[in-house]
Amino acid sequence: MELSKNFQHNEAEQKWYAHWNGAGYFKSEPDDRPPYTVVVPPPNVTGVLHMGHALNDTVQDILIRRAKMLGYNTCWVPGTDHASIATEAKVVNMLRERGIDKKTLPRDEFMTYAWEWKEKYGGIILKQLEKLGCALDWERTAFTMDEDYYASVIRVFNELYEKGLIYRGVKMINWDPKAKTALSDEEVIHRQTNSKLYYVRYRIDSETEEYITVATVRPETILGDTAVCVHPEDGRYAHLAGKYCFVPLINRRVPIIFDDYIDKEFGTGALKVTPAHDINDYNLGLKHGLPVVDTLNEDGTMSEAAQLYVGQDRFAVRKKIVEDLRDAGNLVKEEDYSNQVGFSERTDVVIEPRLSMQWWCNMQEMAKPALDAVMNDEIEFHPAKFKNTYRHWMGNIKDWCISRQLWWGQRIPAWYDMEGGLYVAKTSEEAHTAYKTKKPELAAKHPELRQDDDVLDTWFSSWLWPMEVFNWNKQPGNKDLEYYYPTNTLVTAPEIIFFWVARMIMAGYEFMGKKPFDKVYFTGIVRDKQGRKMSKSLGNSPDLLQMIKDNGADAVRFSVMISSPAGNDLLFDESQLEQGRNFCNKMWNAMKLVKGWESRCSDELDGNQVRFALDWMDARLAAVSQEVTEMIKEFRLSEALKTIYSLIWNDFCSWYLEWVKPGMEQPISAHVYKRTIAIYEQLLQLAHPYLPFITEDIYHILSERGLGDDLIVRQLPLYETPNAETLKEGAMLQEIITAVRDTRIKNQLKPKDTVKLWIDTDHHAFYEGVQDILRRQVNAEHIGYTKEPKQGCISLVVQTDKLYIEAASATIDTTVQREQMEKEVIYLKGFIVSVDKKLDNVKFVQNAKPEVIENERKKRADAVAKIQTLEESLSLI
RNA sequence: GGGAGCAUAGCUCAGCUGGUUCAGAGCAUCUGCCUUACAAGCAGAGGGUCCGCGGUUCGAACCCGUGUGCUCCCA
Repeated sequence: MELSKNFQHNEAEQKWYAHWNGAGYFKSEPDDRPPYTVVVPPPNVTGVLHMGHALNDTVQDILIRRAKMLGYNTCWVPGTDHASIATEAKVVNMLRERGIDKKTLPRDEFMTYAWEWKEKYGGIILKQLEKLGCALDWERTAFTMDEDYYASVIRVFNELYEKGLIYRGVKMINWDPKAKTALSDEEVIHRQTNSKLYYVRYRIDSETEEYITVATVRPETILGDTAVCVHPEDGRYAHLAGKYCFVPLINRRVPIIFDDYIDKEFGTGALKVTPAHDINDYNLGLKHGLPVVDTLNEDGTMSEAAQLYVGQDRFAVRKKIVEDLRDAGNLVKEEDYSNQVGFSERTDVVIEPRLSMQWWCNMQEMAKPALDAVMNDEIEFHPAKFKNTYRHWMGNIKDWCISRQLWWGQRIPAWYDMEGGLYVAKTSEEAHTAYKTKKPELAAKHPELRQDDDVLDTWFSSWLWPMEVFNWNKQPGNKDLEYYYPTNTLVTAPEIIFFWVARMIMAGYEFMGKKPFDKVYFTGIVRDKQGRKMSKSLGNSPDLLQMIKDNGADAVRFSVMISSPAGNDLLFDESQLEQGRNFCNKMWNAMKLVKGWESRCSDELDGNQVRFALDWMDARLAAVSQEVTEMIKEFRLSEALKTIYSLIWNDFCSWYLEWVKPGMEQPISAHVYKRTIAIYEQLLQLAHPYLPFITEDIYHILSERGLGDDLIVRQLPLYETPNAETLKEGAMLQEIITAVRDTRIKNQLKPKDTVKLWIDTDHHAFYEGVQDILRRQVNAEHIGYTKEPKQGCISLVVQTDKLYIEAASATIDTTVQREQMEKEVIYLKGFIVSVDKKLDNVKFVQNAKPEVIENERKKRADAVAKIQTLEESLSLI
């Protein structure tokens, strides 16, 4: 077979993904093996794959593939959430393009369109996960609006309502004027914003012309003012007790009230009070019995109650009212001001605090076991620092606003009779039955009930994800649920620790009586080179699919993982793709080299002269495998990748392959060839979870494989403890080779110039074993031993061995050698002084551990021996 | 305002329980090589006030205090 120059990623990706999927490697059914379960954080059904997913899903895929190779029955469940706000917006747009106005549609017709949209576009993001290589069990694909899932959400609502944890009430909520719905506190993003602080004077209702000046960043809310408030101990305003003032422009007469809530230092110390449009003002209003004037419509325009600017947008009005206040002489001054402003997580418009009737879920009770579970590590958080964040939130948990003024979602299962009587039930029928029982007379006259128009927050469905993907509601205790639940690891972004993680934990204990997962691994946030979070609005997010197409999924996975230290943010730079691409190229070329030996194998060669290379590589494999196992256990995935990268590139390619490589056109020992293949296979196994495609591809090129012999399912071998002596000797050999090469370069020896190498050593056996390797690595035509200094040679010292390089063409520069050796002697002498300081210190000898002292003595002895060797060499130069 | 975290080479980060010749890795840089797997490469090299100050200790990148700068979360 003719091998291409480079790895052809596009072909290989298609081929192997289809092969794995077709062979059923992604599929999981309960069996005798231990399970390893991961549920994917369901991406928004309207979404496309971005860098955040690439990181998150690559991590999960690594865990899943690694678990497969360790003998677990792995189950990775894919799916999407219905994302009410985002999807509804998409559907409304689609309808607008078709010339249909949502307002003119009945609800069920709208839902038909919504499902049409979902069927058409809802699967895009899942398809994209395939491109990344994700080993998901597609037959288990779940969706939070599936019929059974829907039913489970309704059931949960009913149960919590019966427990008294869900209730209906009027409160100040976060209103999204674009989506025209309430949001939970978690869906509001606070951002530091440059605003203006306007100072506006209100005329006091008195004989003389007198004013009180307030400071506000939201002058348009003046129209809803129902009081002005000052601090009771503020001398400036004491005389205004019991007085009234007039709201400018509309001349509403409002009282001046006193409350120690006021910050005397802020602005003028006087606050305009708008109970309808600020949570603090609302509370003040409750306390002082103020009327509420709601001056805004649901779309953010001014309402009739505002009297002025009716129907105009709040921000346009802000500009106009400033002008009008100025014209009326009521604007005292304006200054720049920086404050926190709430934005909608979904639509990015400025949130309006608004009073409104909503459904609420009391979280206090559910929070208790959920908090304990994390604090006592029944559920492990990685990195553990997020335990603090979690505790803080859970300890101050507020009621959750769960209703949304939308249609796409689970409709709130509450029905009303014409007297306003409320019936919460699982179905319309049950609600009607309850109605008839409770109010038979009314029911007889007016049998119809009206169902609540609103739907539930999307998170109110996704908090059931780990249990409901295994069909908890319909078949409680089914064998999937028993086998896969609790899931093993949840991988997610710290951004949704409250939205989702905390709520899943609560739901798990509340409804299953069991935690939803053993461990949570929080990845970092993907940022650009400048450290900015990647986002659509900034446009700094690269096109992931294009990137995969251009560089290969493996290179993308590599670049994402290599720069992603555990729990820290990831600064992604497209130049990192190069490293991933180069690494793939390196592995491909190593395969080409090894593959090229296949036809040159000879059974007659025993390969004894490179036996050391084989033993050493085996030892390195065993040592690194253990390291990698530990790292992955601790979620140090980036470090594990670096370790594997270095093992393959440095140990295997740069050292091992060069050590065993036969000369040009020379045969290779069949034994060495077989061992090399076996070693390469094990390297591929280590790398596979990170780079699934190229590893599988190379695995199949290295040897003919039987049916079912695929890398993805090949079990990792158990390694014995590596031979420490072999590892040490390997390091020594490398040190010698590097030292000789360095010396050659410093003496202007060309790579092609051969030399003779003479060695003065006590470690004969070691040099005998590596002699052939050493000879080829430093381009020596001969290696000999000596007990005497060799005249006319370049001398160097490696540890306590003296080496002499005899070169015909060398112009020996003794000053360079001398300087180098002298420098080292000086360093070593200084080193001995510092060691002696310790050893002469009585307190050190008394307090330090015996092995530490022993070590210091050894360090000193080694240094003394080395100095002696160096000085002997120096005396001869 | 409350809470959490970070600061080590030009960049991104390791450095675990204070003690290996401890100041490391990768990338980037410099020098020499078109050596039959790979120039997307090979060989070699240089590069640091471990943020400042103080303390604990025989011993501090590591522990404590403090200052400075930055990031994130919550209100």
